[in-house]
Amino acid sequence: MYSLEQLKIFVTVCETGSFSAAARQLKRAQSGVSQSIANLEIAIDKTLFNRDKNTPTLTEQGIALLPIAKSMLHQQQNFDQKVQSLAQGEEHELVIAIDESLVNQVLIKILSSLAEQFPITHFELVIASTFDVENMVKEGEAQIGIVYVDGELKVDMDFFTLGHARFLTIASPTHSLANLSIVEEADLKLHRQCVHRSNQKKELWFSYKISPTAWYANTHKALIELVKQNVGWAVVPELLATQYIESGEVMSLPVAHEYDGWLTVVGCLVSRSRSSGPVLLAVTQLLQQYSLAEKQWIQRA
Amino acid sequence: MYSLEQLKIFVTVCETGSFSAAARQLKRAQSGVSQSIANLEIAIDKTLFNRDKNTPTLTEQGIALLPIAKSMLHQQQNFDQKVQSLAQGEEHELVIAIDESLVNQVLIKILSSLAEQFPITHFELVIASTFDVENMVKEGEAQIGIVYVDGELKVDMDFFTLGHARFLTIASPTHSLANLSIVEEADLKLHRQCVHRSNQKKELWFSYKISPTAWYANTHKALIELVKQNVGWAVVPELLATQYIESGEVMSLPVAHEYDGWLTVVGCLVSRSRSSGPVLLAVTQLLQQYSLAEKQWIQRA
DNA sequence: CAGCAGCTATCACAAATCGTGATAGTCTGG
DNA sequence: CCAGACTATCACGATTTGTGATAGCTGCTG
Repeated sequence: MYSLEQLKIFVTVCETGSFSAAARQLKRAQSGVSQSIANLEIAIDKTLFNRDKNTPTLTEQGIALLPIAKSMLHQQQNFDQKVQSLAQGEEHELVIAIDESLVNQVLIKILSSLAEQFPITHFELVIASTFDVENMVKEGEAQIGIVYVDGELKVDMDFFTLGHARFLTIASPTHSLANLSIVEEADLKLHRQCVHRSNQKKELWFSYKISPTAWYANTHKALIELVKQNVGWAVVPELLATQYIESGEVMSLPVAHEYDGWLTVVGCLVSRSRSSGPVLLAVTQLLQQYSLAEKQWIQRA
Repeated sequence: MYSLEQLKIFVTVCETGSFSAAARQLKRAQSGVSQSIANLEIAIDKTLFNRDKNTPTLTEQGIALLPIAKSMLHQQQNFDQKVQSLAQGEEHELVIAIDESLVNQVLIKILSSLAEQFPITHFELVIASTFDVENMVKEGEAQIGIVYVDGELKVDMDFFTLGHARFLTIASPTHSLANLSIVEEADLKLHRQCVHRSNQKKELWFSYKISPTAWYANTHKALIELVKQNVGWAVVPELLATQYIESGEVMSLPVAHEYDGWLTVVGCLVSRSRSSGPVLLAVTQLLQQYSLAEKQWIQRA
């Protein structure tokens, strides 16, 4: 089992260019640095450096592992910073993360009203895919997330429903699928699929890859553009696709058993791992005044 | 200094509900689990669990640190997986990461031509902010990145210029800044700024926060929407803002010494930590045939 | 209420790991 | 060729880790 210290030494050697320089920078004995690298290599059963010259050079394996080692150390810094901030006080920021296909003018207008109500608070809007949003809320990077919901019980988060969104299967009008009066799943599988995939490589539970060939994108907007270029077919939100369907740039396919598309729940996640205060309360109350009804955010009665 | 093993034990206790259950799951002595948690608490000088009852309950501090501990272990899994995949073979995928404000129909049309040329290859388009894109290329998560470039030497990446993009300072027509014939920096500082900030909390080198109050977003599109709602002023790409300026929804401010906005380089980063093959070569050659000229992607002569 | 099962904490001890300083061998540039 | 800088190995002491035994506490059940 390797340690964070070993990773730190590994990265420092790469940054300084030699074991000795790393030792000097870290104020350690050079022999300890040499041993730590050797121990790390033993632990992972991989050679990280060529030592045939006077200064070590990264192996291909070392090159491949360095970014992840750096990433782990970066996360460690996050941990340490969090430890420090726990010893101090509040935070003056509120992070709202929203699925990229749920953001439109109306929603931002709704949220903008918070500016007058809380003039000192720094808000951050993070636009990302549903899985990334959920992960951000789970990890405490965002206090609020607006996402598509898959029915699984949410852990460490509060949840309330905001409405429903419809997803349609679309293709270019010049695509051969566009000539079918009924589109079976077998028809779809004959053609390349444009799949939504989050930064964590997760696919939505109702639009995952079923074709053997695929292109991926992490925004539904990009998917629509790929469909317009006739790269393939895709499942996308009606909220985004409507204008392109009306202009004839794409068309909604009559998929067997899904003539009206796929309806999915839109909800709001509220972090429990971030301290809650009056601002968070106000935001959740504001959101609960609105509902997403297929194509539009509307105010509840 | 805490270890990854201590973090793993911490997370396992939280998941199993007690020190004993964690010990059973991890096939360790309970006393070792107790010691490891105590040692972790000593290392970070924070109490993670209340032990006043029969089973431990997370403290507020424990709750705050758990997500980051999980994240670190997740990264460790990534490291371990990478170690394993180094022992195995190739990959059949190519990831292109693009700054969100540089994506438009034309660029996607350009890239879509790759579908016919490489029908078997899985492409992934990742839309993110410049810093995130750069980080992805640096960490080997993407082979190609299209970003704004700040003039710093790129480490572990190849680079070539694609063109230039202009950034404008905009505000709502009803904003008080819109009445000034010349806008000084001091004027801007009197009002809330809408700042672009990446997922890594990085701000662009020419549009960082100068006002004491700010709202943040990780897409320029969202910034424009905030400006339209008169939340504040923002520095955004002309490529995105032009249509809203022409329709009168926002206006470009005549900032002193920056009448024509800020011109910045757009470039293509190519990862060196991912193996290169014919597909990567074809993509880079395709991109080198095009140039971004302020408002539009055009084909070079 | 008493007994029992399950919980955490502490102790003693052995094993494992870590870090230092000394030393030897190799490489590189002047 | 020589001096300086490099890495590797060794011996050793210090520190950490893990086990098993033990003691004390909590919560449930009859």
